[in-house]
Formats: sequence, structure tokens, C-alpha cells
Amino acid sequence: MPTKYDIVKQEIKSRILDGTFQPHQKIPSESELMKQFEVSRHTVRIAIGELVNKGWLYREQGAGTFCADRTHNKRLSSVGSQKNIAIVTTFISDYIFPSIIRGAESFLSKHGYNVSLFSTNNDHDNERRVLEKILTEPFEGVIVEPTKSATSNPNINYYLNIERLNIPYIMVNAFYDELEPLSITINDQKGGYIQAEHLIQLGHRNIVSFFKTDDLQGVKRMKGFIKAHRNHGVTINPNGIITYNSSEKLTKPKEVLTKLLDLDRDSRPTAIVCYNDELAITLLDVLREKNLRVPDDISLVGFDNSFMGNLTEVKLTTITHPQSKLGETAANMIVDLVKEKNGQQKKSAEKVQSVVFEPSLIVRSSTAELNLRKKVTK
Amino acid sequence: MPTKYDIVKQEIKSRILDGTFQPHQKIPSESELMKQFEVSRHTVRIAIGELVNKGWLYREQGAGTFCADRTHNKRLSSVGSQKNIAIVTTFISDYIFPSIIRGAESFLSKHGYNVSLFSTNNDHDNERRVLEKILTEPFEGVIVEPTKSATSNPNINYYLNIERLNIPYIMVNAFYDELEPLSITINDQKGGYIQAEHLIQLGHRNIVSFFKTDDLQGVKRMKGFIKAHRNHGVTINPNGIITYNSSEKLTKPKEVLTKLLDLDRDSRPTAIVCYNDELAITLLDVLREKNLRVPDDISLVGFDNSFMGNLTEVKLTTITHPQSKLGETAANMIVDLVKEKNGQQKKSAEKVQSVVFEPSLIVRSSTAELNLRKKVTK
DNA sequence: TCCGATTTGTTCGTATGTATG
DNA sequence: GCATACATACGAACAAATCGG
Repeated sequence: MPTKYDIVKQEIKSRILDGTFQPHQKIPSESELMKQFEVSRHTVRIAIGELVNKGWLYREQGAGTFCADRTHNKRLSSVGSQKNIAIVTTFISDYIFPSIIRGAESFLSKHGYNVSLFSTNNDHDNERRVLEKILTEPFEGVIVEPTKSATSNPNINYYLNIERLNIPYIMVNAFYDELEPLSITINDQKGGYIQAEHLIQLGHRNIVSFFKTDDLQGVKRMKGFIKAHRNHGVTINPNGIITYNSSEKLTKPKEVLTKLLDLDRDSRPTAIVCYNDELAITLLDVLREKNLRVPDDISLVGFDNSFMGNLTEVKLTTITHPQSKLGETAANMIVDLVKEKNGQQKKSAEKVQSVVFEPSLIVRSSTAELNLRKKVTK
Repeated sequence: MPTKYDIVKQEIKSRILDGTFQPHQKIPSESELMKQFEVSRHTVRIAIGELVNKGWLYREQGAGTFCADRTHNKRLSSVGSQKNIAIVTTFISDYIFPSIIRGAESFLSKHGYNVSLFSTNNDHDNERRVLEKILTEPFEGVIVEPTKSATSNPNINYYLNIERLNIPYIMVNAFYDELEPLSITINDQKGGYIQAEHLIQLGHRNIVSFFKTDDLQGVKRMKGFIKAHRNHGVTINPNGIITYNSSEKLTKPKEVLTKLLDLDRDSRPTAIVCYNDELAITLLDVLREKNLRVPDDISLVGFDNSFMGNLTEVKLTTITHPQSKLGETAANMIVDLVKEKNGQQKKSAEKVQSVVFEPSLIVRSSTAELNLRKKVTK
């Protein structure tokens, strides 16, 4: 003899199979079903519960119970419950990346996902190997920090393949323009603008800037730097913009700065805009060698609000970066996308969309008003 | 906030994973569990129901509820030739851990393995959750940095279960003594010895030391510190050894040092031994506040040769730590063990065995000979 | 084989909490 | 702010299966 909840279950299943309930359509509420089948709420809940467990329905508290979309769930059933998310970053151990990863890992762990880590060392060949690996293994979602995002990418096809396999992915920090992916970035142009504006407002007119331009962040920060000068009617020092790439980051900026500081007092820069705090700390070494005091002799602005900027004797003026918050946001977004793909999410009422964090200035002690006295002292 | 049935569910799952409930063994009856957890039968049934759904238990009406035998299932799902290695560390984003992880990730990627990351935040509850996850998913090998390695570990059973499932694992930085696992460590006692000896040879007699003693590394470094004093016939300042644990690391050492520096000139320490560079940098802040010059007024020795020690205006004297090399060695070892398990062993001539890295001193500019002039100057 | 104690299975009622629209 | 809908939790009763004596 069939049980009451079995009858309810079968009836609901029938209505799904005969098309009465279309995917993502709301089915009658529990109290409605109580009346229809003349059973208790508990019985209805058991019936629905089993159907949810088998993937026929999904529930949303406060909203209702909905028919799941079972069109392409073969992968899911064959793999079982492997909840793997891949995180691809350029670097693993450097700078603010550990914080970003931690934010994502923390969130994903809490939600029962495994986190697999890959790093490209900002190299396209490595990126390709990583993407091949991801395409081969059963990942449910991917968080990518693009490799050399400012240059054209030879691996675009791999990303298109990921899309074709219906694997959700999002890009953080930057993105490949051709793909127009969901992304989580910060407003780098505005950040660069704020850096420059801060120094301009402090009276500096001869500002030298260093931007790493193999990634989009540097290109945009540079754009902001230029715009700030233009908007404030300040002409940019012709040698005021130095660009470098990842492989040169330990050498070129130091060398160039050393040369610039050897110039005579009048043409020597009075302030430095750095692509990030990491570079600022590196350049601080040069300033110490030259016996220049920060900020009395020269001002210095970093970017990213890295913990590094607080370790030194000079606390860096810098621009905010969400760091672990960014990782967490990315994790949250990818989990939503995975749910949506598996038909466990509402329609498109709240469509997942890209996030842009707005940067702001943190003034510490590496910047000061332009000291005109300097010309007098000696 | 966890629900009651979630608590019951987790607890039952834990007892399965830690071996309390063996396959096909009867678990306590519903009414028994009601008493144990002080919840209604309804709640117990929900908890058990979900575990039955996921295949952890099976019920037999009239007989009881039994632990399912997952060994066959596990093998089946892992046949899919997924090469997953789990890395469990205490922290992900702090200090030298990113470097260790990078070293391991780099090697494992090259050899076609996926790397899944877990962090325990040096908390046993988190460690348990991570180990449960690892036991649930198909991992071929595990690299673990033990959580609170100096204290007795409540999760030993999980490690024994990992052994029972024939999953190779190795411990890095420290290990639980009871398990006698394969491990990759550094000779922390010798490191502590070298730290102290260096200062003693520079003439310091009043040395204060700070050790984080919830991990074995701190305990061993402290042991070396004491031994160095004994071997050189130097008596240890009665208040010369300060211990703290992970949760106090940002507060206690700073507070204690501040007090010690307020002592009169004669009883004030002339040198500081730090558990690691991270602490040294923290304490450097205190010294700056007190307007003490390093190394002229006070010497400072760190440990681990972290990049942090090179960022500041005072370059730290410190002890070497292999960092990414350690991660790489661990990765290499786990790959060998996995191969061995899968019978792809080359020769048994080269048996895999534990590695101990020998530390050495790096003298930079944070230590100097005891300055006797101090008493004269004022 | 039957009995009775135990254990899980089904069903109802009630109450309160929390998210959604 | 309010009604609606799902989520969690307690209690009670009876049915059906199992198992030892």
C-alpha cells in the first residue's frame, strides 16, 4: 500500500513530467498542497523533500518551491557531489594574492567546496597548461586572475571552451576585453587619479610615476594619473611616466629612479606615484641609499593598502584594495553561478553581475606638502 | 548559526569518520540519540535522514540504523584517475606559508596533480572539519602542517583513519609525536641555539626571548635557547623567556616588551630573541616608539628569513628557513609515496624517509656587539 | 510460533523563526 | 509593516518490522 507522501510525491512528479510544472515555475505552496491532498503539512514536506533531494525541485525560503531545470544534468549525476572550484592567479605567494586567496578559500570551505589552486606566474604557456587541466577535470566553477591582461591573449579559445562546457567562470582584478566576462575588479583608473590628485593638491608639480603595464591594472592606473594632471591643468613631466613589466619589476624601476634622483635639484622629482605598495617598498630602499627623507624630501604614494606598507618605518600613503573581501565576493559569485547552472536558483530576478570596488585614499606618513624650503636650506 | 539537526548530523558523521562507528555497525537508536543530544525524535530523524540520503547510513525498520560501508564506493569514484593532493596549513595568507604553498604547488602542477588548499587557522575544530572533508573526497595524498602541534591533538583518530584508507600523508614544519609520521621539518632546536649563541658571543648577557609555544617549533626553539645559555655558562634572566600562543601574538609580546623596556637601565634587556621574523617586525614597532636604536641600543634576532625582515629600515639578523624549498620537498615526497602506493615504484632501494633541514645564521644589521658605552653616555 | 520489547515508519498537531515580495 | 511561504523544532500516536526468549 502506498503511503500518503508517496502519492503526493508521484502526483507532483507527474505534473513535472507532463509539463504542468515548467522549469523554474513555482509549484503550489505547502499549505495549498495540504488542501489538495487532504494531508498534513508534514506529509507534504516529506514528499517535497524527497523530490528536492533527487533534483526535481528546489526550495527558496520565503519565495516558494520551484520546478528544477533538468535539461542537462547528466554530468552532475555521473560525477556525484564533487564540489570543486578552481582558482587561477598569476602568483600565489606574493604580495596581496595570499589575502585574496584566503578570502575565497574561507568562503568556499564554509559552503562545502574544495578549492584547487593554480598559478601562471603571469606566463601564457603556464596559463594554457592550467586551462587544459581545468578542462580535463571536473570543476564546477573557476575564478581567474588573468595573465598579462593588458596584452592580447593567445589562450582565448580555452576560455571559450570553458564557456561551451557550461562551466561558470569569473575574472578578478582584470579581464580580457574580448570575452566580456563576469568580473570583480577595482576602479583602477579612479585609483590612479586619486594618487596623482593627492600629490597635486599637496603642491607637487614634478611627479614621477611607475606603472607595470603588462596587466590592465597598470594601464588603467596610468590613465587615471594622466587624467588627474589634465583636469588640474598640470603638465606632466616628459620623463614622468615609467612603464615596466613583471619580469623587470625588481630591476628597471630602481635603476630609473636612481638616475632621476641624480638630476639637479630643480628637475628632480618631488613625489613618486607607485604602481603598488610592493614597488613603493622597493623604491624606498633607493631613497634610503640616497639619504632622502620621506616625506620631507620626497613624497611617495603606493597602491593596494598591502600589509607591507605598514611594516616599514615610513607608513605608506596608499589606495584601498579589498583583498580578502575581493576573494570572498568572487567566491560568493561563483557559488551563485554554480547554483544557477544546476537549476537550484530562481530565474533571473537577481541576475549575477560584475562588481567594481571603488578605491579611496589612505593618507599615512609617506606624503607631505611640497617643501619649498628645500631650495633655501642649501 | 548551525541548526540542531545539523549538529546531530555532524556529530554522527564525525563518529563514522573517526572510526567510532565501523561499517555495518548499529548506531544508537533514535530514542537513545534523543537523550544524548536532548532533542526531539523529529530532529534526530531529520539528521539521520540526510545522512541516509548521502549514503553514510542505512536504516532497517525494526532493527536499527547502521553505518554504511563506503570503502567500495570510494574506490569506484577515485578510479577516474583524478590526481588530487590536499595541502592543509594553519594559515594561508600569512608570513612564509604562501612561499611554502607555492613551492609545493609549483612541483605538483608540473607533475600533473591538482592542489586543493585547506587552512585550519590553528584551530582544532577547523582541523577536524578539514580532515572530514579530505576523508570524504578522493584525495591521493595529503601534506599537513599540524595544528597546535605542541598540544595533544583530539583529531588523532582522523589521521589514523587516513592511514587505514591507505592515503599517504606527510607532515611539514612539525608533527604529532604519537603518529610518528613521515615529516619534513627544520632543526628548530639548533636554530634556537644559534640565535642565542650569536647574541651571547656578541657579549649580551641579559637576553629576553619570545616563543610561541602552541606549536612544536616554538617549544623546540626555546629548548635550543636554554641549551645555548647552559653550554656557554650564561645564566638566563628569570623573566627572560616569554611564551605566548597564536591568539595572543598581536598583543602579549608587545605589552610584555613595553614593560621590560621601562625597567631601569641595568636590568633592561640588551637583546631580543624572537620566535620568528613576523614577531621581530612587530616588536620593532615597540622599539621605535621607545626611541631605541637597533642595533646600537638593542639587538634583535629573528627566525625564518622571511622577506619581511628585508623590507624595513633595519635588516634583520635571522635564521634560514627553506620555505618554498620545503614545500617542493614535501611535494616531491608525496608524489613518490603516491607512486609507491600505486605500485609504480621504481626500486625499493631508495626508501622514502623524513627530511630535516639544518638551519644557519644570517647576520644582517639588527645585531651588534654589546655596547658598554651606554652606561657612560648618561 | 507467539509474545513483548525495541526500533524504525507514517501521520497528525502546534508553535516559532526567518526570508521574500 | 504585513502577509505569505518555507525552516526548524517540539510533542503525540499508531503502524510495521525485527529479535530474543
